[in-house]
Amino acid sequence: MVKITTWNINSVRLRMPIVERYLEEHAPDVLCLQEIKCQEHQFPYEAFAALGYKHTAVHGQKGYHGVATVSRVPMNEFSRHDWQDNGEARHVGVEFPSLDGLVLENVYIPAGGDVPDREKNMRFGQKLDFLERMTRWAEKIDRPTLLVGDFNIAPLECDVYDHKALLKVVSHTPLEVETLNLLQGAHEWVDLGRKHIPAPERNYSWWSYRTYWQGKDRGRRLDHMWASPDLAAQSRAHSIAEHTRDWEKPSDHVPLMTEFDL
DNA sequence: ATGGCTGGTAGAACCAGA
Repeated sequence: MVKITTWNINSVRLRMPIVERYLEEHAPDVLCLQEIKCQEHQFPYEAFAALGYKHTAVHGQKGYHGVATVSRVPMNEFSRHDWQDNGEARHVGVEFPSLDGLVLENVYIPAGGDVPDREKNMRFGQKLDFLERMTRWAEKIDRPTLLVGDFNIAPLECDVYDHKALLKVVSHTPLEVETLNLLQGAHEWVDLGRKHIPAPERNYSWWSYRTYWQGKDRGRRLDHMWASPDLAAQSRAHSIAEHTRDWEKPSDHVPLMTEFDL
């Protein structure tokens, strides 16, 4: 059994106390982080090694974005895609020789800015272009692959607290959902969140810092784990560590974990 | 009714997140 987690950590250096708490409580074999917000030489390698996570693949940059995969199981980093072609650190790919060559792709899809119109907001266009380039990439995948991360899109009506109110809000617009669906179709990815927690069951992974205190559960499902069909058949359990949102100095995202029979 | 927040880089107020 192998446990794999994905978590947008919103600054790994600031968040190490709760990362350690999560690792001790849930003991994943592999942890994929997004928004580490540091350069590679600033990454807390020693703290992870002390907890048994000696294998690392870190793709960082100064101040923003950045992803990292840390593991107890040996792995090889083999790719870093720049699907915006602008130098931002938003992807790292690894493979696990001891797990039948499993491929794990860790991605931080751009948020896309405020205005859902590429003519008025360049970042929205970059988000769509990023997804389209990922789709071209996914069409060529020929190995069992797990694609995880912060996708910054809540695709289903039940993936947000108020579908109608969010139709014009970046992360839930029909154009983003349609573009994400093309990516999903390109490899027939299985959405593990919905395999294990079928729609329309509540299944959020993110709550804004600005409104969380109101206690109105204004969540969205922005974080995802997608598996190749054959790999998806080996997933045995999936959970969302929602309680971490109430920990001290939390991330605005919570971790997703899937266990595989590998 | 998204923003009343948060983090990084600055070395004060910006940008960015979503």
